[in-house]
Amino acid sequence: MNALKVETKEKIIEVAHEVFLEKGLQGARMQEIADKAGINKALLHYYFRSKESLFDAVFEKVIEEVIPEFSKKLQPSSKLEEVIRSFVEFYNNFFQENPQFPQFFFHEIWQNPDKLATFIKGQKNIKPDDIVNNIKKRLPPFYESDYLPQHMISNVMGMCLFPHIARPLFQRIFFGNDEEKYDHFLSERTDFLLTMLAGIELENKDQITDEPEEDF
Amino acid sequence: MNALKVETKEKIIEVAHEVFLEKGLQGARMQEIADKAGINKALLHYYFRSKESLFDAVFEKVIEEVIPEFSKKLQPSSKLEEVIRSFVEFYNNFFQENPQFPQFFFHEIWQNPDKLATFIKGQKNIKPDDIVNNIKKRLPPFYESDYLPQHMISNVMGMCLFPHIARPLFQRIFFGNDEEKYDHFLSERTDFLLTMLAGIELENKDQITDEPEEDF
DNA sequence: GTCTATATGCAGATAGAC
DNA sequence: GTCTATCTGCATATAGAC
Repeated sequence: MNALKVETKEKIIEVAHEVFLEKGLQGARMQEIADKAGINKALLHYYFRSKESLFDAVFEKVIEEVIPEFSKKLQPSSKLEEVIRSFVEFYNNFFQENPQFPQFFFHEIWQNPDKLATFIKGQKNIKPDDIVNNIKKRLPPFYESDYLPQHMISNVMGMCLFPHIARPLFQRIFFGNDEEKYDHFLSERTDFLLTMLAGIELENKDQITDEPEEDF
Repeated sequence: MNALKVETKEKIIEVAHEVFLEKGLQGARMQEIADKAGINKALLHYYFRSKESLFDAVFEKVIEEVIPEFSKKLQPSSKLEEVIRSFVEFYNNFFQENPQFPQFFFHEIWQNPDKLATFIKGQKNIKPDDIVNNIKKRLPPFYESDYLPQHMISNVMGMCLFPHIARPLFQRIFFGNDEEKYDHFLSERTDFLLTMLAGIELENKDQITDEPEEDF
């Protein structure tokens, strides 16, 4: 039956996603994936010739889920505050629901950057130049104009990313390894970031209207 | 000769460090380590019973190099600007000299958080409570007091970390995969961050009547 | 499509000579 | 301490029956 085939294949991808995210390409075992999918290794190889082809299927799906957010939310019409809000909300939320994602993703793209490149090229609606130009136009004055707009993306992404990817360390050092406290810390962080970033923007907006900068 | 023994062992740790950082515990091969050290696998096992014991030796050394900076620079006497400057300069510089470090470190601490805990306990001069309290007293007003001071550490660390750990992705999307341009981006980032952070602090200092420089 | 059984290769680890 | 040669186990992958 066709229905059954599809179900099995999707079940495989689902559990493979889980196992690969936890262990990585090298650390994952086909046996474990087969077990969790309720099948055996032979059937696994029936659907996916090799471990790597299975990994690619998972990785491509993951990329499609996350990378497009980079550009989708950076339309020319958006205000800077909206872009930031949108970024922070999406990524903080995503990382909270996929705690293993950051360490998996960054480890794997370092292991095989060229594979990443292939997948990115498949994403037609990413326009890096547009993104950079849009940001450039909307930068608050304290991002001095001779610095690259990419710094700002790094700031926002980095502040979202850090407490998630550093959780095993950070939770132990600063939260007595208390899961619950850390979850609360992560939950309040979206609010904190939006409040803080809005605050900074306000400070600077007032400055512009009152006293013009000598730079321009 | 004792000198020879030490040399071999240190050579092993040196190249193991290199290989583990690039490939991770699971991805690394004892054969490659032996080759790069100019010895064979048997001798490798003579010095280190198992792959994991070799890994531990490397990992412990790495931890000793990086984690103490978390606390060493947060002495009660330091001003907030100095703490931030010190953090940004150290970590940005360290990541630039050890590009593979972030993806290695965060991947491995997720693979084995308990091992991390053991190593951290070996670091006697880490006093998380002191660190948090010291920061709390020095927070500028836009870090509203009902938010945890840990947010601020996450901000500074995250902004330092991101462009390094995300390099394979970021360089491709926003720098046309140009190594040289990206190196320049990273080089100017320390300056950028210090300028930006100082700018924010200044804005807010105007609103403060006097510095939170109580006790000690 | 799904299974049992098996092949193949390789990586970690050991034995033992020098 | 250092080597050559070898063992052992395991993980990926295939053969072939149902």
